[in-house]
Parts: sequence; structure tokens; C-alpha cells
Amino acid sequence: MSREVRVRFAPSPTGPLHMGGVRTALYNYLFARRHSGKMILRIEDTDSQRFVPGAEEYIIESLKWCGIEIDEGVGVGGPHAPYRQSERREIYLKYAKQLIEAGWAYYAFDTSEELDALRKEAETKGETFAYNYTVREKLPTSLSHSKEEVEARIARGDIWVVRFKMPENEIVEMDDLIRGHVRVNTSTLDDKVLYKSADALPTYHLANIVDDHLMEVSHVIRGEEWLPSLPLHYLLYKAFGWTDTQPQFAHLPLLLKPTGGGKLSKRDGDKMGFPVFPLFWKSPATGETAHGYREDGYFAEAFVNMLALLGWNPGTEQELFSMEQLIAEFSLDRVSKSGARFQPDKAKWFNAQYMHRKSDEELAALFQPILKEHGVEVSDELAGKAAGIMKERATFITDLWDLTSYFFVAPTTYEEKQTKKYWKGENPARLREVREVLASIDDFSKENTEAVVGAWIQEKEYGMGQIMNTLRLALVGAGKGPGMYDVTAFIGKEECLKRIDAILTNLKPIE
RNA sequence: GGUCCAUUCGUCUAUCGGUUAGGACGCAAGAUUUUCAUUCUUGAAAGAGGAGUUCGACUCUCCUAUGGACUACCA
Repeated sequence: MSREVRVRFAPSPTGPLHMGGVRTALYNYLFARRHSGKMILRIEDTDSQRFVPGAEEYIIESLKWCGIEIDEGVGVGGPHAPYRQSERREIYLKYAKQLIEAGWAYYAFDTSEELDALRKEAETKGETFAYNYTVREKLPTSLSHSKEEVEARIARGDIWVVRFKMPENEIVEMDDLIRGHVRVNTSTLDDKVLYKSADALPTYHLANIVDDHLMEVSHVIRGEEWLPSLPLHYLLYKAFGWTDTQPQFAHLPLLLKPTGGGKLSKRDGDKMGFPVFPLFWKSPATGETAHGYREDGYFAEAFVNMLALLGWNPGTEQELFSMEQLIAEFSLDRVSKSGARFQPDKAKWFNAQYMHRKSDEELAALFQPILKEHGVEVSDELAGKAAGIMKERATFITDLWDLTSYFFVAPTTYEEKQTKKYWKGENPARLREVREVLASIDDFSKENTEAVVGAWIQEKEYGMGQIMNTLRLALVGAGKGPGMYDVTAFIGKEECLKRIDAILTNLKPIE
């Protein structure tokens, strides 16, 4: 039997979307597209305490930037709307009650404080407190109280929760698309809270299972941190009688810190100077900011490509993939099992690869705003041409200004090292000669200038290095840049002569 | 502490019982070059440890070690 592939990305709006979350979304998207299925965006905002304003918008904009398209969900609607769990709140209580009636769940009246006290007490005795079959009959629950008593407490407004009645000593057999077969004894699990009366909202576990069922989700692709609660989720499907349409699960490996232990966190980025978020973020509460790949000059395609290869590989030696190619190649059984350490250097390498493949037109569009910031007004053609000449040595679009500024503005200072090396001896006099040679050239194209000047250097038996580097000092002001004739052809004859005259009159020769 | 997951060059990874264990990033050396880069070539660099199973194990099983996740009325 094969049913329509329907996957969901279900983040919680508790802050900016982390790059690990983006990867989860990406894998869901690739899987959906690969199998001509649907990609759903569901917002899991069942924790009223941790809600962060702007987080949802951030998530949506991040996915959009990455080219991850949503078929159904928050922002686009769909047949199972609403897709924000806070707007679905009246759905869940019904299902919680259904579980109680079927004997799979029960009311519990303990307060958080009481439970904290019990945990502390157990801890001092060197034990661990587990809310499960060993204690639930002794605590204030609908299992230990009469039906009348329970109804009375609810009627009088006591705070209650619904807990899952985890069976004792049963083996849950599970299958994960990435990890294979997993089995767990239910005695090691506890009675998780499914619904809380305090805010009339379900917890993740209930909401997740109910919504995945209602939204006909076929595959749950999520982070490895969810693996420990998989048995509960299996049991919930069983308790509801939904095992026939239960989705298949795939738990993705974690993204790890570049150095040291643990999973990638915001602080790593701050410390080591690379972004952990797709977009720039400013916390509305604290005003704290965090770098984003987009604002730091990464191309979305490069970011996506890098992320895709962090935990998945095609089995070939290909590393550069467009989104279309990723969709064509992606499969869950080539996702690795172990956590992937994120490496900033590799991210930069990917970006450089994409930079090198950009056309002059694309580069012009990206480069123009930077040129304007520096007060340079040029045609797209010229902007693109300059960028095109230098793109091979750029990693980020923002590198381009340093790399090409001398195409647009004459040097105002001269690099000390180059000056010391070349602005001495016969070189200034030779530069005057070069000036005359250049002044005599009519066809100032790269090829012609190179031919004429080259022949002249040979004829005079001058040192190529001395002449060219002195000229470079005059035109660029530093010991860097592309081939000299790229510069002469770009800035043109008049500007060339102007820059030569400038250094001749303004810079005093060494010694 | 308990439960679960994982373990190949520094890092990302290939290998689905038989390979000189391959590629990429980074690193080093060399070549090219009028500068800085780019590019190219080359090099160093790995199966956590121990038992099995097998003619043969990086690959299968078990144990140990290490790392990680989870262990909230958070997701």
C-alpha cells in the first residue's frame, strides 16, 4: 500500500530557527518533493510561557530564503487549517478524554511544587523519582480517588493534568527509517503529561500525535532528541486505535559544535565568529542580536547545499547540488546515524564555489548596493565586469569591494611594502617611459596593450617584474590585484595616465 | 543515576564480508605567475579497545570504553 507522502515541519516559536532546525525542514522538504508529496508547516505553540513574538515570522522568512516551499500550513492555509496549535486548542481535550475513558490515561491533581518536592526527596535518598506504575495509585489521581471525588475536584476548579498510563513491563517494538529496529521496556518510561488544565492546552506529545493523525502525515522526520519519546508516541497511536495509519519515523542525527562536545548552540557562533542562524535576529525581550548567514554574505544556495551534506550524502563524489538536484537524489537511507560536527571552513568553501559560478549579471545585481555604499555610481555592465574578473578570489560578495575598489577609484595611499620595494632607483624614471608608451597606444584593449608594452619591455631589456610592479603601484597602490592589463583596459587610457602622473608628482622616491 | 542512540583521516564522509580503505574541507610542499590570489600536482592523515562468527571482518554478534540525546504541567 502506498499513500500520499505528507510530511510536516513543526517548530516551536520560542526564538529564531537554528540551522539544525533549518536542516530538519530541508530534509522534510526534499523528501516531500522527491516523492511528489506535500510539505506542511505547523506551528507548535502549546507552551504559552515560552512564546517569543516575531519567532514565527522569522521561521517563515528563513524557510523562504532557503527556497523551502510550504504547500500547506501557517501562512498558506490548507484543508486541515488552522495549523497553529494554539488555534486548535478545543480539539485536544476531546482526545485526552477519549484516552481516559479507554483506560489509557487518568487525571492527576498534584501541583508542580509537590512533584518537585518528591523529586528532591528521592534525590536526597539517592533514588530517582519516576511518575509511573509504582506511584500513581498513591498520588492524588483519578486512579486513587473515587469518580465522585474526581468530579468534585474538577468542578471546584482544582488544577489538574491528564497523564498517560504507561503500561508496566511491556516491550515496545519500533522501526526507524534511519536507525532501524529499536525496542524499549515500558517499565523504564514514565506517565507523561498529555494535557494541562491550567492553560487548557495539550503538551507536545498529545498535540503532535493528534495533529499528525488529523493532518494525515505519512512520515515524521525530526531531530534525534525525539527518539526517547518514540515509545510513548507508538503507544499513543495504539491507544487511539490509529496504528493502521501511523506515520513512519525518521530521527535525524544532531548537529554538533565545531570543537568540544555537545550540540551546536547560539553561543558557539558568538564565540567562534560564524552564524548559527539563517537570518539576523534581534531578541525582542533582551535586545540581544545574533548573526545570520544571509546578512553575513552567504548565498542561500550555498547554505542549503552545505546543510544538505551535513548528515546526508549521495554516495557519489559530487558535492555541489542545486535544490533540484538534491530533490532528485535525496533519500532517507543515505542519512547518517551519527551526529555531524559543523565546520565553518567548509561552509565558506561552499560559498566560494557558488561565488565562482555566478554570472557577471548576477554579480552586478549583488555588487551594486555595495558600490553605492562606497559612493561609486557605475553601470551594471561595469560592476559585473569588475566582479567577474575578481570573483575567483572572493568568498563572499562583500569581499568584492576590497578586491575591485581600484577599478573605480584611484589610489590615495600607497602600500608601504610595495613602495619600499619598487619606488626607488630607476623605477620612477622607467615609469615615465611606460607612460609615454601607454600614451602612444590607441587600441587600449587588454590584448593590444599587453602586446605593445610586452614588446617594448623586451626591446629595452628591462626587468618585467620591476616595470610591472612599479606600474601596479601607480595604478593600484598596492601589491595585489589581477593581471595588470585587466586594470589598464578596465580604467582606460586617460585614467591610467592620470594615475601615473599622480604618483610621479605626489610620491617621493625612496632613498 | 536510569533509558536510548552513536563510534572510519583533525572535520564531513564512501565502503552495504575479500579494496593499495576512496573523495572533500583544512594543513604542508611543489609548479604556474608582473603582484596578491586563483588554479594544478603531490604529500601527511583513519577503521576506539577486546572477544567471538567466518576460509576471510571496517563491515555481523557480544562485552568494555568514549561521545551524545533524553530523563519538565518545554518543544
